[in-house]
Amino acid sequence: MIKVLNVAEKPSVAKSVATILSRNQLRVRDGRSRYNKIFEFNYSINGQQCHMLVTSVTGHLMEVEFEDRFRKWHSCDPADLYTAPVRKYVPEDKLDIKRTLEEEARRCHWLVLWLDCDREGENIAFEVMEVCKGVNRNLTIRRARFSALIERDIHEAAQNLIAPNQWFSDAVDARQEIDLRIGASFTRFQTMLLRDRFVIDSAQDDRNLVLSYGPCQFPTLGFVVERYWEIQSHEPEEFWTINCTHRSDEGLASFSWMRGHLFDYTSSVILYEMCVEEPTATVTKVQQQEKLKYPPYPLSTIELEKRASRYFRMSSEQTMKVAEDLYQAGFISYPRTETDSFSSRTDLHTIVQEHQEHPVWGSYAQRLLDPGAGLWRNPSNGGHDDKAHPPIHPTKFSAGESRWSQDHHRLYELVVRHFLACVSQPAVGAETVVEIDIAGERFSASGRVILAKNYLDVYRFESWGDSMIPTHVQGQQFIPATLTLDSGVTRPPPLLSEADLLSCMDKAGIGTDATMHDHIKKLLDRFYVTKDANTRFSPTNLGEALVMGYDDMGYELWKPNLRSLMEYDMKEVSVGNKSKAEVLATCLQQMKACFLDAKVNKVKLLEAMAIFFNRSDRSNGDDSSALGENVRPCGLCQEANMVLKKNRDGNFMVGCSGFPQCRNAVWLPGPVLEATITNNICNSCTPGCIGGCDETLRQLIEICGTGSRVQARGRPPTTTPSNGPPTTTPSNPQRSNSRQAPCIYCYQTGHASTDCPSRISATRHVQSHGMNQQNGESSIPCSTCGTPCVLRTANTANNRGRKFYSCSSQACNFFVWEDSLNNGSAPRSAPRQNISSSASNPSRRGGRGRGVQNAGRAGDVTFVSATGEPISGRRCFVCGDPSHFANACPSRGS
DNA sequence: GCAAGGTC
Repeated sequence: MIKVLNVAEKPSVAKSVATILSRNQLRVRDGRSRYNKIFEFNYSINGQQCHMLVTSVTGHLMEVEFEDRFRKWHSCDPADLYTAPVRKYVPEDKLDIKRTLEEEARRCHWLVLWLDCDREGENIAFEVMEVCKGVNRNLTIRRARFSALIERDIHEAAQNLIAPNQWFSDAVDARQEIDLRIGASFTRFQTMLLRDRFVIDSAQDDRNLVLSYGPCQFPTLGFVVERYWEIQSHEPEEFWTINCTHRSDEGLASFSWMRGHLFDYTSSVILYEMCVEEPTATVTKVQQQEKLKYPPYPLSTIELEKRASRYFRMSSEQTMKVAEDLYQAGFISYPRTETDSFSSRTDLHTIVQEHQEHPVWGSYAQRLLDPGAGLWRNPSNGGHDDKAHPPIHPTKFSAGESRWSQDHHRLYELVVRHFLACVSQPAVGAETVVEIDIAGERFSASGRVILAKNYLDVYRFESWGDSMIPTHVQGQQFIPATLTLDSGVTRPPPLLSEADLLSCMDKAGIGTDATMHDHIKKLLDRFYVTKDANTRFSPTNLGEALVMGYDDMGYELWKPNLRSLMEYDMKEVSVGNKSKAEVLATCLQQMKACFLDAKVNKVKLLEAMAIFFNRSDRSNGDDSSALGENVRPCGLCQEANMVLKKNRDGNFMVGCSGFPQCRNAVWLPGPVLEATITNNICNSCTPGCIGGCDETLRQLIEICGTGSRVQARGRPPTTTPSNGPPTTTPSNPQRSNSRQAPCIYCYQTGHASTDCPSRISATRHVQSHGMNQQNGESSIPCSTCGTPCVLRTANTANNRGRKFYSCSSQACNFFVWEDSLNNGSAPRSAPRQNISSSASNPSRRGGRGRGVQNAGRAGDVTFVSATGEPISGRRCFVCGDPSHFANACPSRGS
């Protein structure tokens, strides 16, 4: 009888394969590794009787590493790591598996490889082959190709064995080698360059800090930094929108402007005024239609991580840890899968049946199985299939185990509810959209009534709002209860959440479903990013400085393109279009050139780090001689010295070495080519004067202003010193005078918001357009701002001669028709309710404005209504001064 | 001390 050694990628697969092939008639014995059992049984392959031994590895059996003489960090120039010999070897913790394979292979005739059918699996197959052939050269080697652990697939695979695919394996070899060489060279380079030169305060012991670089971790960091920069450089922009409401017996309907919003105030006011003049609304369209909200696709790893993060704020790392636990205990299926569609052969009903007894969702499971309820629906297909694992689904019923943590309970519940949702009908709603026309401007309001919740009954994590809208009929006319011109300001997008970050990585092909959470954790472990309570990521100074340094070199080493290109090449290798050697040669040659260039431009990294960190006295750097010279004691914190530095743009600054606790700094104008410290002390001022008595420099500062710190990327200092204003030095007179709150309209200082020239002209335009001011008396106080109102007469077409009160403040557009105040019975063409504008009245906007989501100019922008006050917490992104916005930053003049 | 990819 032929003895066949079968090897699977993991113990669970070995067990499944053995169980299926033996029809559960098998013997089990231990191997040398406690996890990797050996199953024995007889089986016929193509009519040939075989004695089968089925065992497993645990993923890769081998690792790739540099030869010993290159392993010590100081053993060679990191550039040598692009050519240093590497070897594949079985690490210590896999030696017992290797011995099992060797012992069994010696006694076998055939080796059949049951590794996962992807590139990594193929590579592991070649590792197994190498070990087995090492002890038995006469082995006949075959590959089993299967896509699911079900009877038909496994038997088919066993009867149709094929040859291993060298190209697939080669692609992984190339990836491994490239990752190692790039990762090790850049990690050693940047760690040895930066760690000892700076006091990196994030690390408790920065002597042991490793500043790692990796082709997956850096693009992941890049996503975080890029979003952060986007937020920092966002300049709030005011916009205007017209809203109106209609009150009827059934309630209030809120209509929003179908133009969305305009950024031009004058245009908005003109359109608004047209509406005010002819406020009769005509219903132009009433549309009712059924809307469906579909259940999610079957659960893949990334979706599991994203949803656990969104619903429970669990980190992706914790999610995978708990999922692995549940999987090991048999409660859920294999948790590392890209597949989001169920095979038609999966018995979905049986899985639902198991949950009928559950105290919480059991009744829902019963309804699902009741054909009369009509709740069942075959799950939709998400379009991904890794050909190895089904979507994550419950495999064993549990009403909760006593040893489970809260996270175990939550995750199991998510998996079960998600599964039940997948086999349920979509929620059904009836949506009503009403459109109206006021003076040619169109507005719409919508409402929704949920007719059947269906899957939402079990998937408590999702909701679908119910909102009633009073009945309207086409052609109906009404006078709005309110018609307002509201304003808001654009807001930057939020920081990336963990779910966002996973989506970015998924989209760019960074990492795999099984490793993405590792890359995120690595960024946290390396102190490159922090995560707040809302699972949103910010770069640390360290993370930002590293990205900034490479960005300044002009390299996109922190962007996902590099990985994408590598992936493309790997694909070419795996289909035989390119050879492993060819891809390795070109890729490593390019990366080495890039590395050597980075070494030449290391000053960019040093400069970026110098923005955020103090120099360390451990430094023996060769590039610091021109930097860090003491000028004088810092007059602000009186603790540290002011030192002469050069920033990353090549500009000089004299900054407090107590940074970031103290941010005292003088920025010398860009045209200054050289700055040195001399022993000369001028006669006209006290020691410590910087440039104030140097007439040439004084004029330069007048002409050019002072440079900003990181103006291009818009990174503000993160804190302002507690013991004084950010920076008030003789060289920056504009900044020292800018403590007055800026105008909320133009963000300039020098005038109050109520006196903003831009508003005055806009208001005047409105007045001249439609209304004549009378020399009326101030008879009532403005209900908005309290300023006395003036009685005026309208001379517009529809309201000529009609009187209204309007606020005498030019910054407040409140007005009210006189006749509407008297008895509430308005003339025929007049509105029944007050119609007032709040456009230029800051104090009213808070109560009027509507939050508008995702309607901004640039991508993922959120708008909210303005409060009328300068937005608290917002500060100039250029210099960090809260007294003005970026548009008015004195430094921008240069 | 370094990467990323498998896995218990």
